[in-house]
Amino acid sequence: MKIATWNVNSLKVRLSHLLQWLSTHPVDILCLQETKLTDDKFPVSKINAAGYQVVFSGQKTYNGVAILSKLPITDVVKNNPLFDDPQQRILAATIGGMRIVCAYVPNGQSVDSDKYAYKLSWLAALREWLAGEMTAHPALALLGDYNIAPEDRDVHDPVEWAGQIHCSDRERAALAALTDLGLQDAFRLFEQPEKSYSWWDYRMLGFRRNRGLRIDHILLSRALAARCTACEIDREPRKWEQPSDHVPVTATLA
DNA sequence: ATGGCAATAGAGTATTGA
Repeated sequence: MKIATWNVNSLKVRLSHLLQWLSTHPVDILCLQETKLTDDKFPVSKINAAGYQVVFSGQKTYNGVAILSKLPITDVVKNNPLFDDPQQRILAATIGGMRIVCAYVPNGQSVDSDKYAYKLSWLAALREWLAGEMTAHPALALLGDYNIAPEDRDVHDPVEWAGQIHCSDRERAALAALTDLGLQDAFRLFEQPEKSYSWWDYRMLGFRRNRGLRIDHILLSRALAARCTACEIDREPRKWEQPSDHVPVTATLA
């Protein structure tokens, strides 16, 4: 069983990349973020034709999440019931006996921004809701674009990024509050190459110079972490023509 | 210090992303 997450930065633009990637990486479950599509424009038939069922929650221009699955999808919840939010950033579903939560955490823009306060309150509400979800569903995975680099080793230049958005203490504390629930970063369960990132700026040859951040994560409850045998970042799609600035992260479960 | 690149909306350029 393979579960994955990918911020596609517009599914309209990236549908061909998605289908190409799935043809060579036929994961069982894939969480998407930043689909940037209203639900009436979601490419259901093309995804079905690729062998996947799909649920989605989108809006115009911004945000939007989806879950693709080879197995039946049940008990779908859109958004955090504890947090009134017009932005479509959360989708939860039960698949194969697991609770799968797809999340697109707010960017935050900068630490002195209103969007930063929104990010922190959004994350606090996520934790509160997840605590209950984990009680109801011991086998839970939280996959998505967290817009937080957990540690300095997840940042290409920790000095340049110190205290900045994605790396600030309060963001890292909010992420630690999630792991305190018993969720574990699947990527760090294993030996990994140094300078492993999941996002690179489009500007200034960011990818070629490997000026990246690891901000896309798969967090697993104890029950799932015990089953996890691998977790990897696939940099390849970042080399394709007109790529997303993020790449997929995949965890393998026994 | 600023913009650098990309996507979107919408017809200039502004907003957001990270």
